Amino acid sequence: MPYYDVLVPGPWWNSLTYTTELNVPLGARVVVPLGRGERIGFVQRLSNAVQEGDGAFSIRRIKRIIDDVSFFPPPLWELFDWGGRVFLCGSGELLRIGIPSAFLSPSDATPVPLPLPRMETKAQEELFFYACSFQERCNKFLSLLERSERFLVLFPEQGLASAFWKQLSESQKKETILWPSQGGKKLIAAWIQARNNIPRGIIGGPGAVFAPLQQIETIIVDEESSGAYRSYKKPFVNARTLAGKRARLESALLVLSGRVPSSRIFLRGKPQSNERPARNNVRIVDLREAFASSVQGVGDSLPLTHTLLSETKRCLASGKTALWLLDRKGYAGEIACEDCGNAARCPKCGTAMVWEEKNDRLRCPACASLRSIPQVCPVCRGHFLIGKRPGLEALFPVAKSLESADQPTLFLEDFKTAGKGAVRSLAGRLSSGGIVVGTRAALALCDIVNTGFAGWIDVDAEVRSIAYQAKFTVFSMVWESLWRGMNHSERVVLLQSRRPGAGWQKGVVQGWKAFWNHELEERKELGLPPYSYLLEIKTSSLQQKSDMISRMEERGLFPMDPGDPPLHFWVTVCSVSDVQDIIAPFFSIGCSRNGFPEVTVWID
DNA sequence: CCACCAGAGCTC
DNA sequence: AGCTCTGGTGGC
Repeated sequence: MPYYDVLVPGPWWNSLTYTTELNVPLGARVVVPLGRGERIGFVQRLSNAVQEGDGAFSIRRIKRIIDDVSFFPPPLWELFDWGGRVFLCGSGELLRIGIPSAFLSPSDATPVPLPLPRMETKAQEELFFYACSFQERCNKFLSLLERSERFLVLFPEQGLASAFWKQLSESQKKETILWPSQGGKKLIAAWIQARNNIPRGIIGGPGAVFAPLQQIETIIVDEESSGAYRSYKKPFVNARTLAGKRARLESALLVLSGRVPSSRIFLRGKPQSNERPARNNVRIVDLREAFASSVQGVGDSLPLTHTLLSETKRCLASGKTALWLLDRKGYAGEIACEDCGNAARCPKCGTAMVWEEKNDRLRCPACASLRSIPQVCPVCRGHFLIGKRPGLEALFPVAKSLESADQPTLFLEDFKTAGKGAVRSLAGRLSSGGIVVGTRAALALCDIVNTGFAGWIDVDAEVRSIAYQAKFTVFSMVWESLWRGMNHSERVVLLQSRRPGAGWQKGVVQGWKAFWNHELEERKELGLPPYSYLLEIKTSSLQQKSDMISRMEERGLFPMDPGDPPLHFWVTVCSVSDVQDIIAPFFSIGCSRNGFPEVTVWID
């Protein structure tokens, strides 16, 4: 009886060997026994390596065959294989996010519909199109789609995908699928349609890279540098990178687009653009000139400047909405220095400490040690400001004092959770202007209300876990606030900073070319992405961590282990394939008992 | 006496 | 990570 290599989705990287006397089509799904239970697997190829009886494991029989044709078109098989290797997650894990889950359940798996037609290959081309106006990009996409028989258009968020979808003509809509963002019946229906090559094109969020459409001629990725293309849970992959690979596999035209290029694309393709904000659109002020505070519980000054107040008043006078933005992600409960922006750190392990409001003390999230709130910053001897959260809340009464009957002040904690009705009523309440205090999510308001002012209350906010990306994160947020939504050319964007004139801020004035030229110089020096790949590895035990680290050191790599989250460590590599074979032994199914590590690959 | 659930144990 | 087998508990 022949042996088959079967890809059984799971955290392991290796395929498993099974046997059967039945004839199995390659690429088809089969039900196989695994451990005590049964699972769905994908037949990859005839296995020649294993001889029965070599003792390592016993080979079991395929229980039943589900499909009589290949489940995926060949380019998608290669995409899963490639993605599993490049993102060090294994193609089995990638399959789990690339397929509606019903297709992976042995109980209700139904056969996949039609056999696949042959593909012809052409030369692959790339096109860069960077423009700050969403509408300008949409127009470009629409003209590209007219010339394309089959296409895939990706946006970082579902909202943008449907905004583009609405611009299609009625006849185009009929032959295009707006890819569902969530699993369920709708997704299964869309998947089967695509698998049978019925639609001409697909428009959707990052998940649509896996749509099983065939003979694709054009793949468009909008907002290519957006962090929303990264997944935030395992497996950690970047859908933009997968889309690029898919274009190569399908010999499709790849269109990379957005307001700003990512570092890797900037470095590789040198896309051009001279767009920059007009002189009057940007103001930068020094936060150290902020007002003294009379609000209880806040150190000694509020992040409020004269410019913030005067620009807000001017904006209100013209009947528009003003945004006060404070991005507190990764910040909540942390306390930072008023003068230099440094966070209070644990004296034992150096981790940024967390403020416990009710006990009025600091706790280390890594080693759990406690300390009182320091009066003076150990770095610059400046005054510590207690917590960003009370800062933002303390700000609200000030904003409130500027409101009037037809210009309300609103606190917008999370815009995304608001339903359509809530959004419409928000637009109604702000129809003659007002102030909105909120996080970066509030930027979406630019799409629905006339926003004349956006003030970044504390623009030095940084994302802790991926420090090297912090500047780009802030830059692209500010850049977005300059261009998003209606009447952006009349909008004033204010940066309140403790370090006014810092390098990245020049990019805001001069454009992203200047930003990247400056930023990449620094990254090159440090050997950070895009000049390398940065891997973050979370092991399942301390034992496993030291095993992995010593294995890497033997092979000439330099893993970094700050010991902060105890099970994590980092390593930069020139090519992912170098590490792949070093860590592969940790991902063999035989290691199930110990648990598997999780790897995040930072590409740019 | 059996339904239900949490925990253990296993994985070509 | 699934998935099933196990054995204890408790409801009637």
